[in-house]
Amino acid sequence: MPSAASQSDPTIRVRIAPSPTGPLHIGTARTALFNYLFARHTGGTFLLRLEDTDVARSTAAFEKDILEGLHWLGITWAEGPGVAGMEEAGPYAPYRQMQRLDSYAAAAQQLLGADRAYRCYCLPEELEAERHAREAAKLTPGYSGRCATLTPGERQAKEAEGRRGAIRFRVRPGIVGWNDMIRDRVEIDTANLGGDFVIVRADGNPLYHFTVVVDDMAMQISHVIRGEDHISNTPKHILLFEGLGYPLPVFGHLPLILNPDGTKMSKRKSQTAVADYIAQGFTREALVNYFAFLGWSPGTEEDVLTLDEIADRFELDKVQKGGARFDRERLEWLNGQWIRRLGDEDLVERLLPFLDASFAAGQIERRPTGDEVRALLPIVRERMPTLAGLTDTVGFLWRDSLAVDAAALVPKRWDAATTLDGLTAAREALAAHDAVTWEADELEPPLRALVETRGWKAGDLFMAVRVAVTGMTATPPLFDVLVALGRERTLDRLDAATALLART
RNA sequence: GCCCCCAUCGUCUAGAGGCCUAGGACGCCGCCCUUUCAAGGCGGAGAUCACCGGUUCGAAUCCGGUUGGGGGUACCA
Repeated sequence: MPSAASQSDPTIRVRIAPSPTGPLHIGTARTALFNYLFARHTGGTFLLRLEDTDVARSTAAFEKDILEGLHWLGITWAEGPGVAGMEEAGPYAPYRQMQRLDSYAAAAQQLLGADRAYRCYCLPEELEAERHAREAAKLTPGYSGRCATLTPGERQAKEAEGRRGAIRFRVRPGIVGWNDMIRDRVEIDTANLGGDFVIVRADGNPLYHFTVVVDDMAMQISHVIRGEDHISNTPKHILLFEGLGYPLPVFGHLPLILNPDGTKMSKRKSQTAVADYIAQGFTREALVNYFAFLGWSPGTEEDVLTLDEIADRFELDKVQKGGARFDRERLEWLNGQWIRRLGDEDLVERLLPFLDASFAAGQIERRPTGDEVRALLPIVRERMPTLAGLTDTVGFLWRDSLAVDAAALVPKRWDAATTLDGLTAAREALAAHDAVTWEADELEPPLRALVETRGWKAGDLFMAVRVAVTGMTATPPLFDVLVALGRERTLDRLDAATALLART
């Protein structure tokens, strides 16, 4: 069986073209992933291009967040900004649209020259009024084509008024269709496109529909794989490819990632920034695994797979057509799966930054060393839904002061007096051990014996001790916790607890 | 409104005419393990395959319609 990318196919070229107008969005990451997987599986090339023509909203910080986020996920591109640590690399540079303005100007001239496009002198207010009028008349909204038939004389007059004019593309009547990789044949009547559309603003800046086509042409993109929200834009793009005299790429429209309520994923209803998931302690493996399975499945019963395994199995025709709701619980489960699969060294490395963050946030008062954390792994690994969860599980180890509640100290079946009695006796039994025999299997028998002679239930005594030394009712196994805490601190905390009980 | 896309357990999905009295996973419930919490093991509830017609010896799978949901309707991307 041939493995993914065993042979390369220079004719397959796909891209992700993010716009740096916001932090890396889950939807962008997923689209990037599917393009990347398609390229890897077919032996094609995956590239990244920045669509930064929305100058007002684009920032360098967002650009950085997007490139770093994709790389963090393990998604790499062969051409574009940030390849192999370089500013930019690839045979079709530049890969930033604001640096490709000449190409758009040339393409616009070509269309103007061939009369496939024309200057439109309508003012925004005029267009606005027109839109309202059409709306009121219950007509399809769209441009009337007022400037489409202007005579040279009329154009000169407009220019003389100082009007710059936007450039509109002439939409030809008829049906535009394509064979979508995911949904087969799609056909749309150009009458529904809203009339001749603007490709270059009056200020000279090219618009998305135009730049995307010019660039995809220039960069020899063979397959355009993007979100379903672009289906209705596709006819415009096809028309432009035609107008520019270029063969069409193959289109494939992926199902959308939906909010839990089934609407298109949005910041208002969901957490959409990849950086937030990273900050909350999700692993790249889980995120990639989860994104891939939103709309795709290997067709087997496997559900925990690495990026390589996914690339191996990835087939675009196994992609679902309907949108998929984002299910955070499933993501958390997958994250747990991956945390359990990570190697010790690797896990420790990934945990350390989260401990730094907890320290900075004041949740812990001391930063543990890597060795300390590694020693804890056997008892915390399966108790962490996320990497950030370590502090929740064993934060008491790195905190000096415990806020223990006297009421919480008393186990359900016990009263305060019994608890005081139990803790005092436990303290005494534990104190009999020195630092050398302070091991889990040494500490447990004496407390079991104590329970036996007093006629208590082990669970009750253990719970009292647990709360006394950790302040919590749910912790890793008690005797492992005592060992991690050390003799000194265990005894001190027991003393503090008995003192607290005695006072009440 | 108009155009387009979609439709299998609550959720993600398997399923490409007979293997389906519809399989897996998350979540949920129960049991086991057990000092708590997890993890793990076992079991369970959960889908008349949106609905109605048609094609066929036979349909979750093909066709049509209906309904529902979603997306798009910019001098945003």
